[in-house]
Amino acid sequence: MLDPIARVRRFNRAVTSEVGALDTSFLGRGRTLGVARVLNAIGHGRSDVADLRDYLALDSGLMSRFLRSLEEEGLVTTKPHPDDARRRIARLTAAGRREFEAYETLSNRQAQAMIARHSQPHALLAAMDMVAAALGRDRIRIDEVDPRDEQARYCLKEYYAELSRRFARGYDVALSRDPDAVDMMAPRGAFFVALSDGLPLGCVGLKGSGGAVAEIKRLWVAPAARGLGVGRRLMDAAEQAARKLSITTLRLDTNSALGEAQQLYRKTGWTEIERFNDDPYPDLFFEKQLR
Amino acid sequence: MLDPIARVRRFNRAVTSEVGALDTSFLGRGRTLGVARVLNAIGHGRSDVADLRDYLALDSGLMSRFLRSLEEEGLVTTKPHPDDARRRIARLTAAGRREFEAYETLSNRQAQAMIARHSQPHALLAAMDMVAAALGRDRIRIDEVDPRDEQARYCLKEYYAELSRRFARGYDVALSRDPDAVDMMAPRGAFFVALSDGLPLGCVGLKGSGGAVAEIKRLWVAPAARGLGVGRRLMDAAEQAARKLSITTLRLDTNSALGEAQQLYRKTGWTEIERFNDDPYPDLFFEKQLR
DNA sequence: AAATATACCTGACTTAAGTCAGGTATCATG
DNA sequence: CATGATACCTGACTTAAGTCAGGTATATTT
Repeated sequence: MLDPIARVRRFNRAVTSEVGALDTSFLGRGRTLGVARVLNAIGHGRSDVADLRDYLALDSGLMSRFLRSLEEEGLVTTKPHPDDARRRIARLTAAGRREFEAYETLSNRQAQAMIARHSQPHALLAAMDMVAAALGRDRIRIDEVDPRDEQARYCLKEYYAELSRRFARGYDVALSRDPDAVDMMAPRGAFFVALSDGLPLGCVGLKGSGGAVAEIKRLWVAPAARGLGVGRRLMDAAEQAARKLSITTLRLDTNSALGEAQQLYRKTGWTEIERFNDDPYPDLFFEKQLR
Repeated sequence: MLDPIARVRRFNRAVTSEVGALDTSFLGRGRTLGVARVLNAIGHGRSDVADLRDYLALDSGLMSRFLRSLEEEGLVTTKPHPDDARRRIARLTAAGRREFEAYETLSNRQAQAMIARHSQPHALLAAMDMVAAALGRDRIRIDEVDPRDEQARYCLKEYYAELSRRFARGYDVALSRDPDAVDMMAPRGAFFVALSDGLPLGCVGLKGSGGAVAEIKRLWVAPAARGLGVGRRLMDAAEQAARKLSITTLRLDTNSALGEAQQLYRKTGWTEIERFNDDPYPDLFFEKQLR
């Protein structure tokens, strides 16, 4: 009842009976699950046959047969890879794209129905994000991106929104020292986002000036992803980037209202120092020497 | 990215690839998924062959073969139903129970591993409960129980805990008029819990005195289940029970801090009335006439 | 008591998925 | 340019699941 294990198992039961039905729903368009999965994977941008095989965990023989079957239906064409004629590339035909869209519409409708019935969709979506992040934890990637990218901008927007929720006096970016994008890109600095199956779950910026000292800025982890070690991985990525840029001293400012972040800094070799700027929001300052 | 549909679909992907693997893990004990599922269903208390067939959605022929196979392995015995010799009852042998326990241990370990890796298991479990409740929404049952039952006591404990969180001055049951259990049981009243796959998600008490007036008490819905219409279903059950007991007037007290509940009352035919008791916690009073 | 329905069983079949051993064309390398 | 590796293909096979048409024993109805 209150037993965590029982709760997880209950979740598993709920999910296998409901989401399992979703998988099966790919049927009903006169195609078996195997070929439908291949069609969908191609539609989602996987074209390399080896990649498809790997992604779908299919035997090479089986993969070939599925592709032949899709070709016979006129939904897919294959051609040799321009760089290596042994490899093949699969693409959807116009008819194939229509079929793919039909599957997409079906999945979207199902997803839509699931939230539409709920009268608190925000909470439900947040819960789904959290579960998905925990389940897909091993597939969370840390990617270096331009801080003006869509995914970076999304993270920053969420970061500001969270600060204004958590600071008693609110938060206004204009009052803070918002770093220039170029300071957080090679060759001066770097910007990283954590991605789980395409969804941004966190970010961090390394703001350099060309010298030996750089600052860590904008460390944020989505509420759905807390407890998965994403913050630490982001910080590791930033530190590693700093080392590559020959930076020897890292500094950062933070606010004592952000307890989790502070804990992370203290656990990973940062030491508290004196205030080094006059930004109105931070009240805690840290430094870390990279050797 | 921020698109709700994309988030649901991402959840589905995460879950099918991870939880799907769980299903497959029933293998690895030298048994196919089909027989393993039957063994597990029997272990979980389903003994009637027709019931098993129905639950697992199996053809009668296939079911027979699975049972024969389990009998040959010495894990299951079947015998005719005492009331109807056409029907059969399946039971685990000692060896069968051992095998079943082995599967259970396996599932439990997997569940354990999932939470153990997370550094905020409470939040994760709450999220899983919420998703499970939403997915299993159509299978939420409202059962009448003794208010001293384990499931009822669990709900009441959570109810009190929530009140003390939500009331600025906290909450102490001793100061409130805690109804006697017998007042919330036939023939004076009733008590209902909402159950989703065994997990209690909410409760409500109908406290009668033998007369034509009764009170609604202890309406609570688990945070994980809000937005699914559980509160309304509980209230409907209580009203129906009241009608059966020839009660014509229902009353209740509540606190304006409990906005969702208040909204529900106003939407379902309750009208605000004057204070009718001196309980220190409520500040809002409602009445509903049953015809 | 006869007719009909029900619950389960058996055997023969189909389907989808998956495995495996070659086979062919292409590429990389000494 | 010969050799071996690689990428994909084909055909023959296996496995697990599922379907379907009877069949037997028991229960219910008339």
